[in-house]
Amino acid sequence: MQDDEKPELRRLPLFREMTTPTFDSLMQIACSQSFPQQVELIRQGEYADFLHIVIEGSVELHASWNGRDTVMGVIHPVSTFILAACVCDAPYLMSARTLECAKIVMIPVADVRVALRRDPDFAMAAMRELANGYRGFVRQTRNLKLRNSIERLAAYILYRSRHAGDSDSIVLPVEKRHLASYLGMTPENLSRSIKSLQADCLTVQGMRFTITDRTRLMEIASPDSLMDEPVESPAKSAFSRLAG
Amino acid sequence: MQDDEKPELRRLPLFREMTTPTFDSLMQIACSQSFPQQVELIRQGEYADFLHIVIEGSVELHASWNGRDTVMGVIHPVSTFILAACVCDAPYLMSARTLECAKIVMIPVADVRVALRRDPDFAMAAMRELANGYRGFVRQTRNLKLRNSIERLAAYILYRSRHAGDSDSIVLPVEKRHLASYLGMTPENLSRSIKSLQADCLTVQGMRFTITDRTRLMEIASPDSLMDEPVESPAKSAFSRLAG
DNA sequence: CGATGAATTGAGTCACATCAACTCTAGTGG
DNA sequence: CCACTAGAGTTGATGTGACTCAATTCATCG
Repeated sequence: MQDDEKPELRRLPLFREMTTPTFDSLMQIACSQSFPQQVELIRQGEYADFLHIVIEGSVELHASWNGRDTVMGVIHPVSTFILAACVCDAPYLMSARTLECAKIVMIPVADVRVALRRDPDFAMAAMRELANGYRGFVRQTRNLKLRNSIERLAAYILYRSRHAGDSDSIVLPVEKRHLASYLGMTPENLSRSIKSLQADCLTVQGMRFTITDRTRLMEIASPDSLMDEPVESPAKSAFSRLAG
Repeated sequence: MQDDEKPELRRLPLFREMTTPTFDSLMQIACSQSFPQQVELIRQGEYADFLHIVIEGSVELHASWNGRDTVMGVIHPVSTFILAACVCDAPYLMSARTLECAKIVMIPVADVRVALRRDPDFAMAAMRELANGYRGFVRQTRNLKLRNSIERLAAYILYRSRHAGDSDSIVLPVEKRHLASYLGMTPENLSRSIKSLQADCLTVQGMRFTITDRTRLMEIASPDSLMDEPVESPAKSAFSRLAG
């Protein structure tokens, strides 16, 4: 665990309000590790051993069942994941793999739990983190059940635009087939959906999308504060913020 | 707030571990109220004013957007809901309405927050509650994205069966059109899906379903501990446990 | 440059939605 | 006790969004 990484972690909502002794004790035990791309960090069904924090690179959460697989979300720096499994001492409901090379800080769950019990402010922060994660998945469920695939794509593009400071030009943070899976469609269908938006309100060059008619795009997506993830700090997550 | 309701509340995971003074102070402020059926208890977009606890009857959580509406879950006694909105001090992401006559205990959010700050054990319990709620929605997202509609129905029937102590005979706790919406399909399609299961492994008389070939039903649903809600205490919730 | 995997495109199919008609059931009032 | 009614549930016909499969193009990299 390098000293220069600590201030960054300290700034995380989860660690911001905890006492310095608790933070320091966690940092003493924490270790950071670099992983190459496409490495399975955690496997669904296994028990939580470490709380993970992404420092660099990005990590994809996905779930599989009966030979099918779907992307549940992507974690970008600096964010924690699988907090819920740590708190519940229960098996992971999702797998996680690195998309690019990633530096991950890991804190043993036992120590996290001790810190939670000792430091009420940390417990409060964890509570808020989980509440936000909960709300994130409520949003995702709304999105899946209420919007069709083109509407979801349009909403995603607007989300990325807000993320880039309301710029009309965005660059996809992940491959299209991953985005397709996240949005609950096949790569072929995403391709067709993009094409149909190109006729309307979008120009596309590879991973770069440029919004040419924002009004039209908003007509399609009907952005809604109860469904679309708010953008807290600029340029952080690819899909959505997921706490647990 | 009647005295005979308190022990029941005290037994809830959320209130079980808190100190007696904290519990008593909350109970002093709490008020219970009876509502007729089909009453809108909370509306999505409004800010949390009270933490709600269902004592009797059942409450449906639903979300609407652009004229479409979908059932997100149903709360049965004795459970809390909208904890997440209380914790975050943010607008509700879902609406709630009574399905039948219902008795609801309401605690002002301000008092809940004071109690959270004062009583670390309560904060820990709230954290666990939210973590469980988070995991519930992860499960729901998995279910929606990985299973098709017949598989979801089959899994739901098996879930209800487990809930009834692994009985082969279950009775739907809600109307079919609500179930259809919860499962992410139209009433017509639910009807057809039920029919196709009747050919295989089910007999149906109104709201009563009897499993005639459990092996076949399990083949269809492929029950999975990472997707299907565990049944904690017998006969409690209709769809799934939702914390926030 | 080939080679590999991603992205796109088109054709055919399937799952699911829509619309409309009909049945069934429960509740109401004569 | 029996029409009558209203709403849930079912059924069938039809339409459409989305998936599958196969072929092709495109991008990236050794």
